[in-house]
Amino acid sequence: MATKPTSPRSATARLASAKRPGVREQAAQTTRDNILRAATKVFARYGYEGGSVEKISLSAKSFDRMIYYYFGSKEGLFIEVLEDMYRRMNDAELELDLDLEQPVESLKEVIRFVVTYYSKNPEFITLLNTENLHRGKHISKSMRAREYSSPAIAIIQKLLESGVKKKVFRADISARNVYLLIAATGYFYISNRHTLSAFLGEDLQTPEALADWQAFITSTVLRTVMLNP
Amino acid sequence: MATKPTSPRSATARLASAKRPGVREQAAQTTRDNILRAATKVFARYGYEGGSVEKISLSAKSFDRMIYYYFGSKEGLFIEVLEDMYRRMNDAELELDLDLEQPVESLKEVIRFVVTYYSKNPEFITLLNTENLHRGKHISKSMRAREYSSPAIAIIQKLLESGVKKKVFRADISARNVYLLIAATGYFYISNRHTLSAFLGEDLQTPEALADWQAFITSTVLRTVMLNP
Amino acid sequence: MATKPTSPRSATARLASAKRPGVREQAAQTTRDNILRAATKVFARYGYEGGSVEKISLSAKSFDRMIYYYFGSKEGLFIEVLEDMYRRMNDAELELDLDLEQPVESLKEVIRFVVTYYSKNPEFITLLNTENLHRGKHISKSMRAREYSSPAIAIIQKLLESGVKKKVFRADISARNVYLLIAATGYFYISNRHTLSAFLGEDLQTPEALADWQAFITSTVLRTVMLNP
Amino acid sequence: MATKPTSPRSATARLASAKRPGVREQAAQTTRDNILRAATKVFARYGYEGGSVEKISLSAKSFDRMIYYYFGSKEGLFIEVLEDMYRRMNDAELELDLDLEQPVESLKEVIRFVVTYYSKNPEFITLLNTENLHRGKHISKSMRAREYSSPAIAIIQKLLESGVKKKVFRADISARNVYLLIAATGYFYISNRHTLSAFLGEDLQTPEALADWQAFITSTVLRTVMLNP
DNA sequence: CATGAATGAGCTTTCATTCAT
DNA sequence: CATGAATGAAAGCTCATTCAT
Repeated sequence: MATKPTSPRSATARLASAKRPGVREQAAQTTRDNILRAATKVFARYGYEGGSVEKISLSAKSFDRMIYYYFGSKEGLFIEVLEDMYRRMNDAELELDLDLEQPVESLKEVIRFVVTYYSKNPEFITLLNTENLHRGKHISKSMRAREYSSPAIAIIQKLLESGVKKKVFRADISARNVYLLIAATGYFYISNRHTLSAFLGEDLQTPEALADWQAFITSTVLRTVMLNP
Repeated sequence: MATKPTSPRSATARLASAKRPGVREQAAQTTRDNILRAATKVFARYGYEGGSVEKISLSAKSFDRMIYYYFGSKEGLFIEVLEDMYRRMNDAELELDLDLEQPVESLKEVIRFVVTYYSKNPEFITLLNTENLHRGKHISKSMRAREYSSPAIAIIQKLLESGVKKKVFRADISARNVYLLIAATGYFYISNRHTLSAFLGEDLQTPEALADWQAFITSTVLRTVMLNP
Repeated sequence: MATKPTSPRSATARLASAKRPGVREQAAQTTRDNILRAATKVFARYGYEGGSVEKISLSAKSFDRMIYYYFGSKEGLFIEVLEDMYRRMNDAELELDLDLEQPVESLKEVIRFVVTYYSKNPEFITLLNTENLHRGKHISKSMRAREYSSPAIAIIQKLLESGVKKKVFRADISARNVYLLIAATGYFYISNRHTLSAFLGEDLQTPEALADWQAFITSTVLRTVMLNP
Repeated sequence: MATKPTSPRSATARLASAKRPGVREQAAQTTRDNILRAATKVFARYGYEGGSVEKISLSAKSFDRMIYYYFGSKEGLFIEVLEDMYRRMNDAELELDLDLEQPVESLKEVIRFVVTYYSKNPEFITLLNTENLHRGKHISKSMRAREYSSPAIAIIQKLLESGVKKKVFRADISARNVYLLIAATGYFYISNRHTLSAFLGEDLQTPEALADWQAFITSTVLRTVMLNP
């Protein structure tokens, strides 16, 4: 009770209420959303320790106090950032419209999607790295994290099965490994772009470089799963 | 700064110097090394911002002041940590004894080395992630970073050439891409082990899981480079 | 402030009012009383600074805002807590049914009452200590504080006079001093129970210890006032 | 190690070192002492919560940071304030030069000492009240607290024994209770002077009022312990 | 060569209170 | 009548760094 809105107020809970939101509630929603968006940017840019509460509240054009009002603590905010990040990735994956009858083309589409998503959402990657630096301790405190288990593996599983039936894919391939292969290659390329660039002496983020890399991993994945690549 | 002693001298350089160190110098050397080792652990564990000067000096059983004495600043210390980390990786790669006459076996050996090295030196990965979070700004200030450009690509290049000559490898494969493929798969698996474990609901660090993953990427790499895999 | 409702009306005053309260008013009354009760507990437990508005509103299962609605400010609430505390002490004293014809027994009864009241209402003591820490600045702002000047001294005065008339008490004894003597011994024992316990290495709050102390001060007071103790 | 001087540096430890203190060390000692003195005043005046770190460091003409440097935390500082307060009380008690052959006069002297000490050191009282508000939780964390168990009870015990032998004191009197009686009356009078003044409508701190009170409790104590008062 | 002392900016968080329905 | 949202000051504490031997 008291000042705090039953601690971290869940967006879901509020949406569930039938009552049409008034001006005040909508303004509050905006404040909350602004903070969440700002926090995503700031944490992605500076990490957890480097992402100060002040940086976030300033960027959200709000006040430090509001972060505690809506999210309870810096950690609570970070957890919601992670949840939101997972949820957006999930939503994007669900929008993939794949034709099971065309497993090869669909697999290529998945690869294209992953490479594009990582390249356009590098904050996804830095947030994940930050969370891994903290040994997953924040996400393990999240109750919603499980809900957002990626549908990607299931999708790939279906594609593989379809390909096997059509005698274009090999039968003994693990969908999880194919998923990890695609994720790893897409992830690493973006995650380490700064040290790799210094290291290789070339810019990895030009459209050509990206296209080249995507082509390479497409060929690699296909050679791994196809009977006659 | 003015009176900095052995400041810009790497451990290698120092060992190479013919002059036998006196007791005084050795004690100083020990303090310096202790700090460097402690800093590596602390930065790897907590990141750059999270790795406070006090945590480091405590872990090194020394004093804050000594860090400034030997490394000038926290940033200077972090740069030396990165350099040291690259140097150690380099040294390890140089110890790989590969038979160019056996390109397939040698390539497997390279994969085995990478997976093992990452798995046994996860601090290598968190330090690199930290540096990438900072967009490579520290390593770009290092003068020695270039010296330690990994010999891995050159090695793979030779293996690929040998394999092509022996008609076991395809001709149009980029050594850089093969290197990135190996690095990416090895790196991602370790780097994201905490979020992946939460995500997949399984422990990725058991010997069996690691062996399985190594087998998978070995097969993937070989299918990518071999003529008749 | 402007719209403050039942603001400066004590519980007693309200109960005395003939008009039956409606449901609305009763609900409001409940909220107000809940806050007052919660505030008494919280201020007694944590002091004035330590007793935050949030702690109180949470404990009252109400909202911060309600404290300002009913009491104007934290200080206003604290003043009402003090007034309420004095009033309750007064009410309890007035319930003492003493026989002036039996001055010795009655004096013993007064002592018993004081020791029991302090021991059962330690919050009375911590609130008084808190107010004394603030040099009485809150109670001096209260308009009702004077109304509640303890009847105890007057009672003791009557007992002493009766005892003198009956030739059992000495004639030159100050009722004020006897009151202070009783209050001091009862108060100190409870007020300092934590530091005394640490100090003396024994629990002062066991029934035996309390009874022993009460016996001692009874004997002390009687020896002070009686002609032939 | 690191910056902190092996956490809260004990004054004793430093004094134990044979080495004559240099200018630096002496300056440090001064800083530490200034903080301790300032903290005693501030905590006594504003309580624990009300006594902010900034108030203390300002009053000590030092910096917030120094409090953490020397005392580890606000709580650590408060504990040392309590210890110091007990120690000073102890030292003062030890300076009492009592003649066991004159038990009545000596007991009067003890009462005079207590009343005077409390009246001249009201901070002793507010600090104790503050600590009792916190249920003795700080003093129970102190390792030195036990060392300072007041010699007062032992002194009174000896006086009582001497008086019994000389047939002026009653035999069945508990030294502890006499001590508590003297402490309670002296303490209460000072501790509650603000609320009592408002209550009784007179100033309790005039020399006359104090002398009157001291005379009263002297008579009370003597009537309690003497055979023929 | 080493190190205790000092420094001020910055950190996350809590405070009492007011705004706007 | 009631309350969620907003506010800025201040709290305790940690930060990287410099001073002064």
